[in-house]
Amino acid sequence: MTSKTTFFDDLEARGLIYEATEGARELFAESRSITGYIGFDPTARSLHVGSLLPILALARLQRAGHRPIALVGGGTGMIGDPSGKTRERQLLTREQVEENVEGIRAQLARFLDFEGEFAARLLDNHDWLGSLGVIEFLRDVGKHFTINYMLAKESVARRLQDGGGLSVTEFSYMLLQAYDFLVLSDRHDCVLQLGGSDQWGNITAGIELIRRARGRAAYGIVLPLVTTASGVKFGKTEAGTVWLDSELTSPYRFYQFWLNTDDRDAEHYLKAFTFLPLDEIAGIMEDHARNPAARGAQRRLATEVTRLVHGDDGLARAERVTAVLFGGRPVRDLSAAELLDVFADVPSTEMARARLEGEGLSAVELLADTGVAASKGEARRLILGGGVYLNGERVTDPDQRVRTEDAIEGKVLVLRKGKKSNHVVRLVA
RNA sequence: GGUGGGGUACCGAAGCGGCUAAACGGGGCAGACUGUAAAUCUGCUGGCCUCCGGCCUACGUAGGUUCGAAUCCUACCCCCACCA
Repeated sequence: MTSKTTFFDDLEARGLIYEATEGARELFAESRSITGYIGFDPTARSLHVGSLLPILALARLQRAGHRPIALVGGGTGMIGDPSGKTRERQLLTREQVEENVEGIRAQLARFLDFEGEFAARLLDNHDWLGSLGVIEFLRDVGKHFTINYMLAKESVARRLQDGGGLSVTEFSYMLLQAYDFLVLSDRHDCVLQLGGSDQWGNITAGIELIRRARGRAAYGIVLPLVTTASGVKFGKTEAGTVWLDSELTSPYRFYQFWLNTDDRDAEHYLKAFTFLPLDEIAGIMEDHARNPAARGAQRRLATEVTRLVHGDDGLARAERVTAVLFGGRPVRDLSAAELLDVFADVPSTEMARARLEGEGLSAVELLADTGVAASKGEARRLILGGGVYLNGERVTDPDQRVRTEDAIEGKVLVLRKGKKSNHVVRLVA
């Protein structure tokens, strides 16, 4: 027991420890610095908010005076982790994986410090898995595991029970991940693996391998699954997955995602997704309880996380757009230039001005054309349901004509669907 | 390779010759109420049109039987279980 708050204590106080292997807590009680890693699957070009928890865990590790390793699964990505998946996965091509690895690598780099005493490392397991021979693998890794052990893993057992089928390829995944841990242990003196709760089986397999093959101890900590009070899957909005890449999810939408957090989740998210000290969070929550309508907790959450992921510039942009869209100022009071600047982060389309000349387009055609509605039928239904606004005013007639005169300064139309979904149409020659 | 079960809309799941663009549940979208929240209630949820009406595509794929098929027949593809 030390008086200093350790990495482990901090995680625990924030509700971020779902399960930990024996000895994990004590590992941090000593004052020495350790090395820990987390693996990231290159299933997409970008990481999404779901990965934020592990990323921040690595950053916390570093801030607590330890050395983090972010491992990108360029090798394991070729196989596909069955954990938490109900059916066999589609294999990615080598090119896809490489492309994804590059994207993820760049993102991870933003959260970690690669300089100094506790410099972070960014590795790709393809470096060792790519050249690993089957014979070598079976002798060095396979020998240490029994089928019984592997079948007992929850991820495997569940798949078999649900009748989802499990190929040898996916079945073997845990061995590869175990091998990763062994390699990192050998080469970088890595003693800890962190991960999502679905990684428990893979992590313990690694610890097992290190113990059997090297006689060394290693530890694992898994983070809880992020849940939402309303039961919706975390990280999804009507617009789909919330990515960390600003090309895929604009800072504005990213900010909005956090701003729309359920009251019941706010405190938990502040603890999990920001570095704010716990006593400060307690203060924020007190204010929030006094005046929930101000949504102070959500604002702070959105501010902190957006800054973390998109920097001060991204945050400033997000706040500017938010102020305009939800600040109560009529859209038509803005100049076209202001609108275009402010709406840079809002989805937009270009349209030839000529199409709005003369008779123009009907509201329905405009909505379908710009993609605000998936079809004319949907556009019609939306309008009849009262969910469509043109330049801030509700459209009531599906056949209402929209002409150049309706555009602000003859250049810009602002379409809104529902309360939160905005779309800008730029008129071009 | 054998035997049995199965492939229906975003997902789950009914239907098993016409009344089916397809019950029901979930999800999603919109509206009301609000705090850009939750809960609740309401509407919508294949496409197109000249939209209180009409047309076109759809129930694994391709053919066939029938006035008429998601529903019957044939072949093929895929999935699952058990056996070999």
